Amino acid sequence: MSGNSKQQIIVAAGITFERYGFKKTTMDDIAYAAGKGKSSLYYYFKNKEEVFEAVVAYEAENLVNEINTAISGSSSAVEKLKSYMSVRMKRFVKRGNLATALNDNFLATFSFIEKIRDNYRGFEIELIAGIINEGIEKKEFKAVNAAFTAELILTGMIGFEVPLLTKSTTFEESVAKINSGIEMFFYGICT
Amino acid sequence: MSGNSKQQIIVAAGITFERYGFKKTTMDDIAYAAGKGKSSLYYYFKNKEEVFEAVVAYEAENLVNEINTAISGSSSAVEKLKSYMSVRMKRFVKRGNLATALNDNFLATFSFIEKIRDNYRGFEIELIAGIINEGIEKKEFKAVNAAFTAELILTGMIGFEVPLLTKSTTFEESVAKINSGIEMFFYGICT
DNA sequence: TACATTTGGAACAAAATCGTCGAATAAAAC
DNA sequence: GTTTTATTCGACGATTTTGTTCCAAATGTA
Repeated sequence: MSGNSKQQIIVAAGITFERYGFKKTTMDDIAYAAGKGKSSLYYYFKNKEEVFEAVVAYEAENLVNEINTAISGSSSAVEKLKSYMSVRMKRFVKRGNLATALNDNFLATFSFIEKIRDNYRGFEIELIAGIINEGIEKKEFKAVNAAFTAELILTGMIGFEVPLLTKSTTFEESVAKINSGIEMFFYGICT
Repeated sequence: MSGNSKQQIIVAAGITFERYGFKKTTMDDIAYAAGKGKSSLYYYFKNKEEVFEAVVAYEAENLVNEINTAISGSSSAVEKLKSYMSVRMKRFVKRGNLATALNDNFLATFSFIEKIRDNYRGFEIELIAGIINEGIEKKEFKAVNAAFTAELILTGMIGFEVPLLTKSTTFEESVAKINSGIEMFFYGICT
């Protein structure tokens, strides 16, 4: 059963990467956390970067589910967009792999981060644009260009992440900033 | 001013040790966090272990102040003892240097940990015994042997720490366990 | 200027780490 | 039962990292 062991490794690696960051995590650490020998990792992954890539992909998938759950709870487009942004940004701050990846100078240059980001971006743009269109129909939002506005919001969120990551604040402070930041986002777009 | 730079290093080292643990923290990490060159550390400390020792000593001192503040807030002996135990155990779980030191097999053998622990133990025994005596005078506690009971309580607390550290629980869960554990402590001793 | 204190760049031996290889073991297929 | 395939692990070499030392430069001080 390749699926089981591989999954085990990905989960163990996720915990370890989150704790120590990419650079400080050794293949031995991951193997130990997964309860396997180091060289077994190389049966499933080519190298450390590939393990990290798998972890990030796995967590991105989880994030999608979390977002869908959060969205399904609310009926108005405003609430949907708010809960989407809240989940998305809190998750970004708390679960540290993507955060670490961007924070770490060592990883900033890694091209696969950009790749994953780009892949994921498409999904996000579509999601946001869909909500905006719904909001326009319901007259909650102005009649803007949905796709363009979605790009704008996503860009804004990403831009907003940077000071949250570079400034070393507590999680609670970050959440407070996120919430007030999200509120600000809606002043310009609501009818 | 030797004091300033040395203090800077101790604080920076404390943050870094807390984050990565003793083994994963490099002298470069500490130097970078302190804004100094790596070899400058060796002007103040003989080696990495000595830096760690200084950090632990500094944090122990801080803990004493924190405990004194917590105690001074309450008037009854029961409350004093409760707040002492609460501060002491929460601090132990949260601020991770001592915890890491005990958790990490690599450090378990280090004798200076035992040394610091022993030094600190005297202070704690005295403090607890003082509160117990006060409680006895005020008829809050039974007329027990204060010194012996203090030993008992301290031993119990240390024993209680172990499952909190080995089991990987969240901080909130730990706090809940600590609080219910502390409550349990008082059923046998109160009048 | 003379002296003590403090810093950091360069160097190096020892340790850690990544990734490979081949053998051992378990599972599956025949 | 034998052959084939999937999976794990110990040991190893090449390379990088890390702890520590040494010394010259910088900075403060009288």
